[in-house]
Amino acid sequence: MKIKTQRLNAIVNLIENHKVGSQEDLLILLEKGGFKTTQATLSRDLKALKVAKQPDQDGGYVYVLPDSNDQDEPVVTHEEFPLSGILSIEFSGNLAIMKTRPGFANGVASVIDSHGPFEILGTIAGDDTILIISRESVSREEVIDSLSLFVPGIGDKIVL
Amino acid sequence: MKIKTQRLNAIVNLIENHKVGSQEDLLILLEKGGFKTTQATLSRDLKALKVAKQPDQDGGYVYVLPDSNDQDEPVVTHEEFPLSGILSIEFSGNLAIMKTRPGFANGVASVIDSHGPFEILGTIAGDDTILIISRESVSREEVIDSLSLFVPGIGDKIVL
DNA sequence: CCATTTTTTGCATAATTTTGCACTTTTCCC
DNA sequence: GGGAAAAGTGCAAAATTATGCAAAAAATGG
Repeated sequence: MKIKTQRLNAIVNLIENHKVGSQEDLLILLEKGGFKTTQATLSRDLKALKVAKQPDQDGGYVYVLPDSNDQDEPVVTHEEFPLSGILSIEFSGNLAIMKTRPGFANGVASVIDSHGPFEILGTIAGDDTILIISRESVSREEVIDSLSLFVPGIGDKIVL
Repeated sequence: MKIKTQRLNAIVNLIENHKVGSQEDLLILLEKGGFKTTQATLSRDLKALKVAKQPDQDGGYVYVLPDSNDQDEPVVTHEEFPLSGILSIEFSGNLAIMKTRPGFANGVASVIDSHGPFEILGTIAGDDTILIISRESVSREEVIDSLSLFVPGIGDKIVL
């Protein structure tokens, strides 16, 4: 097997099993495994493997392997479908009350949650009412805009 | 008037809709949107948003938003944390939104209610979200402190 | 084999990103 | 209101990552 292929495999394994925070770190780990190379090569290897450098929760960075399902195809993040059952949306301060047909609230709120728009802090659903709490200093327009992305026509439901 | 929140929001939108290959690129896009800042701040913003830099198929790099479902929750035992299931708490005005694991909200809210801290006027629980309404002119710190009495480690869940 | 082409790599350096520090702004809390 | 604390930011420097180029290694094709 080619050295390079072995090394790429080793890199994948190391990244899977260790928390690698820099190419220098990886270089050291590889040396322990008998691979001698340079940071320049690692930069190219990581690029070839599409390994991303991501901030982690400890205030540092980790290299992460690409999702196996992020092919060349544009990833459909969220399926867009008509959200039926929404009757109205009305604002009060940084809160919005969305009225739905009876029983629809939980389903609709669940969809909103799954999209997790930055503008929306959270939702609470009853049976036919959803309370939407927006982030501070986010305007109503921004909330509507963020909902519009997956609730086409939401603009027509606004109560003024 | 939280510039930073607006900027973070803008960054998320830009990254969603554009192919951003460097912080300099992002800087330029932000300027077109009316945000003036420096690359240093962007580095910190991207870190806060956990935006990763990933090689793309065109031989370049793109910034990508973190998977919404890669919130790795520290696994804790029931003995250590009687109120496990709490994922985060975030404030907006005199409201706090506490996120829990699905189905935990009612149980957690019930515990909070039973302790009945003076600072907390009341709670409303959905399935995985609790709205906590605090008494007027009670600070966020006071709310956290009152919760700390029976939710050890709640301080670590605060989203800033 | 040998010459030729392609791939891989190291070196040096460029480009980019991160961070310590000091200063400014905002928030907190009485 | 106003002092204290916390958060946010720019600057400059440090740290890290990416890449042009030339050389070494490997593959290709007589």
